[in-house]
Formats: sequence, structure tokens, C-alpha cells
Amino acid sequence: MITLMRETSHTTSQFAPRVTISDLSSELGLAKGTVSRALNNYADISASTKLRVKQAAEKMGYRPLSHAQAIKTGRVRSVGLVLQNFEHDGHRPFLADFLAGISNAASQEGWTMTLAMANSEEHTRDTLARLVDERKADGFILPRTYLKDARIDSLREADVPFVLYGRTEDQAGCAWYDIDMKTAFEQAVTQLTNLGHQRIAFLPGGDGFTYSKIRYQGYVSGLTMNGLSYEASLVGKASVDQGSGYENTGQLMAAAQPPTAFICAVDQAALGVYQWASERGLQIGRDISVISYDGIPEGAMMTPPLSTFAVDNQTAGARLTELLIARIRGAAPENLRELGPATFLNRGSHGPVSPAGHMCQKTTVSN
Amino acid sequence: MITLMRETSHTTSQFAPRVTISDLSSELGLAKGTVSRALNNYADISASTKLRVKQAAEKMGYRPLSHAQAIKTGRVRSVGLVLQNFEHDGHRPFLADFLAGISNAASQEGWTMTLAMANSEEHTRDTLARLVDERKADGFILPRTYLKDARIDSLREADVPFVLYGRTEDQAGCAWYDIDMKTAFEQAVTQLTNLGHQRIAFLPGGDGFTYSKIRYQGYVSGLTMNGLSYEASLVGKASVDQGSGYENTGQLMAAAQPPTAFICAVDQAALGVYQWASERGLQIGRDISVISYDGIPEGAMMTPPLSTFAVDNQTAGARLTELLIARIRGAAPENLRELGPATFLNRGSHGPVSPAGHMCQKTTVSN
DNA sequence: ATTATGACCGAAACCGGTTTCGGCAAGTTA
DNA sequence: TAACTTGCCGAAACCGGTTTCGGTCATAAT
Repeated sequence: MITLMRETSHTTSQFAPRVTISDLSSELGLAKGTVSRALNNYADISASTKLRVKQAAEKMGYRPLSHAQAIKTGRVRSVGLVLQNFEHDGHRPFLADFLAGISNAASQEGWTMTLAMANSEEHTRDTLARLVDERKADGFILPRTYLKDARIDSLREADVPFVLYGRTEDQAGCAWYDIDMKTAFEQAVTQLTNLGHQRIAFLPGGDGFTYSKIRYQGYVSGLTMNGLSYEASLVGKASVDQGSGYENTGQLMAAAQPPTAFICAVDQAALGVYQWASERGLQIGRDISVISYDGIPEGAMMTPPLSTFAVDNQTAGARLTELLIARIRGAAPENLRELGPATFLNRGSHGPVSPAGHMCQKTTVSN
Repeated sequence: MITLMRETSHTTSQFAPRVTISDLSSELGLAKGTVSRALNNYADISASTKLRVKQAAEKMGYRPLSHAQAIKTGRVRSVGLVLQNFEHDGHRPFLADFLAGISNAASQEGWTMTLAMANSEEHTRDTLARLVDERKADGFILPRTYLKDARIDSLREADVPFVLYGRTEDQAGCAWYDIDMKTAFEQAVTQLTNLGHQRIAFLPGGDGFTYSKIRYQGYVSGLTMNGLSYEASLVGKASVDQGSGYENTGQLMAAAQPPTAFICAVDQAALGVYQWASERGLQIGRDISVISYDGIPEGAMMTPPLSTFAVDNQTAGARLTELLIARIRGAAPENLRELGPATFLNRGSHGPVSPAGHMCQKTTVSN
């Protein structure tokens, strides 16, 4: 009985009384359509009526229902985001920041964010398809882009607006925001060569990801910028977590002329370098130098604290939604491409090349 | 020119052709309303037509537009979530799991999730109000509940369905899911007393949070269950991160009869205990025992690995959305309250009370 | 003095669904 | 057989907006 009453009252009075556009029009003595056009700045409404309507709307607290407009306009004023939580989670610590950036930028424009998570590539495609089909979002932010990315293909084909966090091989029709990782990794090489290092190893990121290729290119470019020659034996295999970082460190250090410094595509791999070194009594920053990328919080708590390039995921999220909204409003994707900076956290994990230690002669160095 | 064409084609052909309910009705030779009622299982539609309609809908790939239905029903089939990212972020590592749970459970019912983040209590209220006002969600999940929670008050007053992750002081009209933390902390005390500990300290969580009170109650109840008397001097101040945990550990260990074991309301505080001990050459698990709560990933990487109660935030998110959807569909909140288990990770940070060390005589022990 | 031209607004159609209402045919009851 | 249900469906109103289409009136052009 009580239950019944609850249900009833719930379905009837549900919310505070809303003011609709009809309320506004009858209050103003204008036609409903006129009010709508005034609010949407149509050219055939006089400036004075526009002002009057807008003031009344403000005063009466009128807020259009986005789903009511959507039925005619096809836009729900929402940015879509499908996260893949099956990947190596180097970006997990930044998730909250990233989401905060999106959320804030979206609400700035009166938009909202609809979020879904997928646990496989197929699940991602299905989820994306469902959200598109049900028009739950007007466009999408695609994080963690691949060189060849099925999500991009399907959205491009369906002509659904999207923006990439990262780049991809075929940029046609793609708007994107990315971090200038190439410069960052060039700087990493420069830092180390300035400290005397000449055998600088590189631990790349996950295969297939665009970020992985670009960071690698930055490493290579940094070598030539500093007059060092590229050596394939100094490049490890994909290292995306502590375990793989640890293993690949061991592999590279077993060489006849082991590296004196490591550049890691991701911080998690750097933790593996730390582990390998500490197990052998070697001190990071003195016996082995490490510079890495991501800026995970654990990095600050290591001994010594990890020198790394930090990225501001909150502004990334914010810029991405601004770009996406612009894209949805019709801007050409070619004009919506942006590179943000990574900031170097100059901490203790890199130092001058160790005089003793594994370094012997410098045979491979040109110049 | 190219730009213009892009824009044009974008606004016109935008998506793949959708099949509407009118397409269905004309295809079937039925009235639009009849089709709608058939799909929604109205009683005045014959079973045979229902079947025919549903099969045709399936075959033609018909999916109703939630915002088109919302205009009449008032429901957009979306669960709302406003995260406060200004709080101490003990739950940050679990964010992805939590969101995945919500997302999966929601899409199971054909629902979606609209997410927003706020950086102050006021911002949270505003955001919540806006989402309610614009009907962006049919109900809300409120995480991290306080004993007195302004969000609950305003949603209750506005008669908007919601469900709590956690409990609150005034449960009237509240549906919730929570972890049985009281039992967990009782077990923690029992574990330690079985190992001979009699001076067991407690580091509580953040002030004002319901979880903090319940975990404290579990600690107290565990003491009496095991014949130990409560001692106010064994209870520290709020310790929600490593820093405060470190400090409060020092405070408690400075007593004439220092504790031999610590129970921490949150794992982050336990990290502070580790730090304090390691700086003094004391070994966790031997010289000082620690049992904690949360199950953060860092805990497994400590030496020794942290004994703690882990909570499955993915199923928490899933259950919460199931409860919320039930609530929105009219179920009484009193029937939507659930307690999930915390699972003890029996690791190395607790052990028998140290024979040497700080322990002296047992004066305060009754029995 | 007419006529064409704009500026400005009302009326109505429309978007994709849901829900109410009424009517018809078949089966029940009187 | 007439009256009454009942089962089942069509028609139309409705939800809260947007957009198209004319129409009125004042002003400018002829």
C-alpha cells in the first residue's frame, strides 16, 4: 500500500514544475515559433523582441530540453566517449583528470558527456555503433589511437563527427589533439648526450599505437640531432608495464656494450628499469640514467624520483571537447588539429655518465 | 569550397538512414500507435500482432530514439553520475572499474551513462541541478556519501530517483549499495588478536564520511568481540593519505605503551605506517602489524605486501545501476538496499606479536 | 498614388515517438 | 434475439521544441 503510493507520487509529481517554451510564449504574448527563433538568433526577429524574449527566458528560468530539440535538430548536445579498459592502463591514473577536462569544457557550452566502457575491440565497435544509432552523442572523442584504427574507419564512413586524442596513419577527415611527443623524446636524447651518454637505449611502447611510433621517431631524430648513430641493438621490445620493462632492460644490459642510459616510452617501463637496477645494486641516476614519459604519480615517489615528461590530461580533455564541438558545428577537420606540450619533470633519475661501470670505449660514435 | 561541401554533406546526410516507427507501421500495415503499443507490451494488443511487430522490428533493425520517447515519457534511459574530483583520491585507482561496472549494467538494459565531474561541493550541487533540470539523466548514483549529505537532501526534495554508494545518517527514501565494512573491520581485529596483539591502534578515515564512521564502529565492535577494551589513546586522527598516515603513526607510537598493530581505514594511510616503520628500521609484519582496507594496487607491491580488504568496485557499479534502474521503474527504496562483501587479501603485513620490541606488560587488558 | 520591398511575426506543419479515446466485431449473458 | 462485455485496433491528440510558409504593415521606389 505504501509502496503503491510511493510509486504513484513518484511517477506523477516527479520533478519541480518546468517552464516550457509555451509558458514563455503565452507569458510574452508571442507565438511559440517566434520565441524559438528569437532564442536561436534568427535574422527575421527584431533586436528588441530578441532582447525581450531572452530577458523573460532568463527571468523565468527557461531551459530548453535538449532531447526535445534533438527530435527536430538531431543534436542532443552531448559528447560521446568510449574507453577501452582492456588496454595496459598507463593512463588510468589520469582518467579522472581527463574526464574532468571533458566534463568542464562540455558544460561550459551547455553540453554533457555520455560515457561507456568496453572490454574488447569488438565491444568498442558495438558500443560505438549503438551510441551512434541511438543518437546518444553528437560526436566522439577517440582516445589511444592506433596507426590503423577500426573505430576511425567506421565513424568516418558513417559520417559521424569525431576527434582523436592522438594521431593516426590516414589523417583524412580527422580532427585531433595530441602532445608533441617527438620534441619531448628529442629533448630526452639531448639531455642525456649533454651528460656524456653515448649509448642510449630505448624501450618502445605498445605495438600498433600511434604514440609508440612517434616516440620512437623522436628518439631516432634526437640521436641524429646529437650526432649519435642509430643502433638497432639499443632498441628493446614493446615495454608497457613494469614486468616487460624489467625483462627488456635485462636483455639490453646483457650486451657486450650495454647502454648507460634508458629512454622509456612509458613510465611503467621505467619502473622495470628501476627494479632491474635495484636487484643488482645499481643506482638509478648514477649507474644507469633513465628518462621517461607520462608523469605517473608513482614516479615522484621512487628513489630517486623519476625524470619524466608529464602531460596535462585535463587540458587535453578540455581541448578535445572544444575541438569536437567545433567539428560538430561544421568546422573543417583540417583546421582542428592541435599539438600540446609535454613538460619535463627534471628529477633525479638521470645524471652524468658513470666513469666506472659498464661503459668501455666509444667505438660506434661518429663525429 | 571543399570545406563548404564537407559542412553541407555533414549536415544533410549526417548518418546512415534510420528506420523510424512510421517505417515500421507502413511496412506492417498497422497504425503507428499500434506498433508502439505492441513494442511496449500493452495489454490491448493481441499476442500474434505483438510477435509480428517485434519480429519485423528486429528484422528491420528498428531502435527507438530515447530522446524521442523522452519527450512524452520523460525518461531518457540514462543513469547520471557526478564525481567529485576534489576529494582525497583513494578511489581513483578504482575509477575505471567502477565506471565499467556502471556502463556494462546500463547497456545491459539499453541504458547509457551521463557523467560529469565537479571540483567543489557547490559545483556538485549546480551540476546535479543542471542535469536534473535538463533531464539528462533519469536518476543518479551518488558515490562517497557523507553522514549529512546535501546532494541527498536536494534530490530527495526534488523527488529525483537516486541510489547511494554507501550509507547516510537519514536513510529515509534512500536506496543504497554498500560494502559490509563493519564485518571486515571486526575480522581485522580478530585476526590480530588471534596473533596475540592486544594493543591495536586505529587510523580512521576522512571526517564526515559515512564509511569512516562504519569502519570505526567495526573496529570498536571487534575489540569487544575479542574481549579487548577500547582505549581512546589508540585511535588516531583522520588519516586519508600517506602523509597523514605517517604523522598519526608517529603520534601513536610515541605513547608509553605503543600499539603493536595498526588497523587503517584506508590503504593510503597504511603506506604512511610503512614509511614510518622503514625510516626507523622496523619491519612491517614482524615489528609492527598492519591490516588495512581498499585493495589499492600499490599494496601488492610493498614489502611485505599489504594485508587488506579489497572491494570489487566493478560489481559495485553494476549493482548500483541495477538498483537505480529498479528505483526509477518504481520499486520502493526500502527494498533496494544491499550489502556486498569485502574480501580479505591475506598477505604479509600482519603477523604474530613481536616478542621483543615495544610490547611490555599487558595492564589494560581485561579478562 | 501605386507598387515593390523588406522587416517582422503568426500559424501550422513537423520531428519520432507515446497515450488516450472511440469503434467495430466477436463472443457472452440475459 | 437484444444487450453487454471483451478483445483488438485505428485515429488523433500530445509531448516540447524547430522550421517553413505566408501575411501584414511600414517604408522605399516608380
